[in-house]
Amino acid sequence: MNYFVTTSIPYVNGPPHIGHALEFIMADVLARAARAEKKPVIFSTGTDEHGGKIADKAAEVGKDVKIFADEMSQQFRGLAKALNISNDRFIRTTDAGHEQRAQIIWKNLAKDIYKGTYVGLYCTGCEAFVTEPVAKENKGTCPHHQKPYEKLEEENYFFKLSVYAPEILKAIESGSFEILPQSRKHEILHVIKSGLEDISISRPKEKLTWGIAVPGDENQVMYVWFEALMNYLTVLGYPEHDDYLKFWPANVQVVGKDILRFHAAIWPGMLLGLGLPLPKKLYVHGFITVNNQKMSKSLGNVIPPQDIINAYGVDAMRYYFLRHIPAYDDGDFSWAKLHAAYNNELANELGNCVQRTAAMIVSYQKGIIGDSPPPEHDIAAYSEALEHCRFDRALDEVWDQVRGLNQYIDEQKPWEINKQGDSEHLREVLAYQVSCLLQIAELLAPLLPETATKIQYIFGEGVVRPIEGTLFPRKEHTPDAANVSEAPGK
RNA sequence: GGCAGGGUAGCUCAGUUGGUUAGAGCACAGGACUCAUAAGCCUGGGGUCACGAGUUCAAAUCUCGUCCCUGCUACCA
Repeated sequence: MNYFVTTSIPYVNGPPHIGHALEFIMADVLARAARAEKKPVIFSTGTDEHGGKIADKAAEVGKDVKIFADEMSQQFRGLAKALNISNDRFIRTTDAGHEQRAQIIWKNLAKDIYKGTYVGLYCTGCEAFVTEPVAKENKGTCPHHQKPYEKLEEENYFFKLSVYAPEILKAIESGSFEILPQSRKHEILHVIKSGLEDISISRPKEKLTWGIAVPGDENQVMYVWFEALMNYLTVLGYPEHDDYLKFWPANVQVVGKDILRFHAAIWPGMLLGLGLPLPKKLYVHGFITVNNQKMSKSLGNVIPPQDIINAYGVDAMRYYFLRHIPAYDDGDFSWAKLHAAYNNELANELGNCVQRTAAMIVSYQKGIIGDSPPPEHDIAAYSEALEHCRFDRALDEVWDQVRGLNQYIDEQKPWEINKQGDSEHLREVLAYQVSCLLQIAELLAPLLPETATKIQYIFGEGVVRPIEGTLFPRKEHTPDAANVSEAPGK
């Protein structure tokens, strides 16, 4: 019954971009949908703040690390707020509670932790070692960071991930640990079948001070990834808090495709080491391109989420990201596409439908809405879509209803019924329109909460209550931001 | 190289176990209407379903081959 949903926690090495926004929005839909079913929900997000890269970044801008992390974290908190994200928790890996509990987790994993020497090629950008073949293929330079790999030999603690490979495999294959979409499931199964090696989970303190101390060893700090994953437990108050006892395992964990391995191999291994059940579902979303180009600073096409919200509003942004970014695939954003979706679908189809219905009731019936039996639309496809995190399909289903309602209005022609003076029939038709809109609002609530609330406000009390302006006023031109963002960057 | 998934209307895609003239949205063209945010509704044009062969009464759908695209993974015995 209890429902626990998480996003991955963004690494605070740069400001939020639309990829972060996508993940926040998707997880938010799941949380809101669960609350709508009257389930007790904990929805957590937060920020991942340790590691050498953050320390370097802070040094670069001449700030104290903690202050830098504070500021960055604040930006993500701000993004969640701006997107109308309903998270119950916002955990930071620099929270005292997380740090303490992470050490408890480490101790509880002690039987699977041993000390060893790691020799390998390391990229400070990725904060990861790479295998020899990969390094060779990249000609000794990390393609992501344009930095040469450094040969490192160091004492590390290791986690016996290899021991758990068979059990992880079984959980994924059987579906007790479900991975969506299926293509990602196949992908990770392939990785696991080809063998999981034990992983290095600490770094010598002399090289890295910005991290959580390894219990009982002054000279080592936890590797940032290993520790960051623990947030899903520490946020609930593992090991003793009531929330932890009631809400673990997570119902859904939402992550991006780049961190599949961490969440579908390493994380399950850690949980098995702790003797805990695995999450029920891992939903893996794709990436967003801008005008079919990869987002990058050098191309100058990075779009701050706030720009979109400022230009079109929160729900328009949520709408585009949920419906026009495929839930099981990569997607593309452009101001032109957003503009078209906004005008055609939000303003013309939905907004205008609300408007014409309200206007007729006001002018024909002094705003009084009659009674109507609820519409008998089959919402199974909608529910199933949400169950499978197919947010795009879910909105398709809602829009079928919006279109259907517009057709109904044109077939019934309430304006003619009004002229004929059949007030009883008119009342029935208009009341039915309202029940349809209220159902649409209900379905929309997890996806576009603000819009749903407005529709419910207008029609929910038996009398049409006007709102200021219209739901989605048409926009004639794309905003200035469009020109800026679509200009070739330098 | 291996594994996986794709290549369907100008664009984005849907097409269940092979079965009637291959669908939707956007874009485009035309029409009837007027309650509404010059919105909505109706109609229409447009596809050798990547290519070649095969199985079948029948293939977008199954088999084999070829060419492209994407993702993961790998040259260690």
